[in-house]
Amino acid sequence: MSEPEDDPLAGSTGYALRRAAMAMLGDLAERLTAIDCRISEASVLLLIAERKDVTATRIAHALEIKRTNMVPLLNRLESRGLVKKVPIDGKSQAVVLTPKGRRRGARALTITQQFEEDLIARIPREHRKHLLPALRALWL
Amino acid sequence: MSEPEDDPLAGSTGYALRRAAMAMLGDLAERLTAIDCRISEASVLLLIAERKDVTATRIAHALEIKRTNMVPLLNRLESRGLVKKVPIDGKSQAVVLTPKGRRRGARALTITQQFEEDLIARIPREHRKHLLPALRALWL
DNA sequence: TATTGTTATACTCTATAACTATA
DNA sequence: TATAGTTATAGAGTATAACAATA
Repeated sequence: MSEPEDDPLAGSTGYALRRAAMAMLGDLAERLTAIDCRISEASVLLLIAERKDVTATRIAHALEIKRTNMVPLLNRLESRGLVKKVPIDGKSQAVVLTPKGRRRGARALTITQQFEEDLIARIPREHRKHLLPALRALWL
Repeated sequence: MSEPEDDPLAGSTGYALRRAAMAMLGDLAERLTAIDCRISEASVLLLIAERKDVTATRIAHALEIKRTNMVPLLNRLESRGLVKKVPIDGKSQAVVLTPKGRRRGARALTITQQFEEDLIARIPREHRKHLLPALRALWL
């Protein structure tokens, strides 16, 4: 598409970070259309598959999504029969996978693992092991 | 905020890439409020400062923004007196900085250079030189 | 009083389709 | 016919304020 030398911002790490993230998210989003899931939806399926009695608030915290934005997200998953809400007490409710949700979550895992593998394969070998720790230093 | 061991996605490079980019963009956006600019607006100021006779289409291509989305972006810059449009021929028009736009662009450059410096300083020294080439391999 | 879940709302970024005018 | 600019519109993510019900 755009040649690097055409772009005075190409030498910027911040700019490269944004571009790489955008390209990566576009690729992943496209792969997830195979299971009719958005990235945020697949993230929830993967997250609650490994946990028990997870409330919407805990999911929101783990994925750094605002509590308020969990509502339409979970409603979409619930209306498609992928998750259901189970009361914990009068105030809290656990979000749990339905059998259909577990199958969908398993497919999401397959897709994201292949995606991750392909992503890493694109990184030149000598830089490969440095990327994750560098990114985590920027994020945490 | 969120502890890594709380998060089963923390081992994923794709996930870390998204999180790092989000954190970085949030930081930069906040710094740019000092000159009342969005990231996309500052990018345009920086881009056209170094070029002559740049059309909206060329800016869109260089920044990988859809042509159609340049319209409100440039309108905002124009209504604040930072850029103006100069006809090239009956069909094309150059987007050029006004004197006020040049001053704003200079401040944008100062902010983004300091930002870049701070960003790189956060990366552990042994990973530092690997980040940019790794990101560019993912993006290009 | 603090927390959980919710509604309403708005802003930003991104995206497609379709139109006008000019090269 | 292809390109430059534009309009209208929609989807997705993110954000704040405010409220009800419960711990």
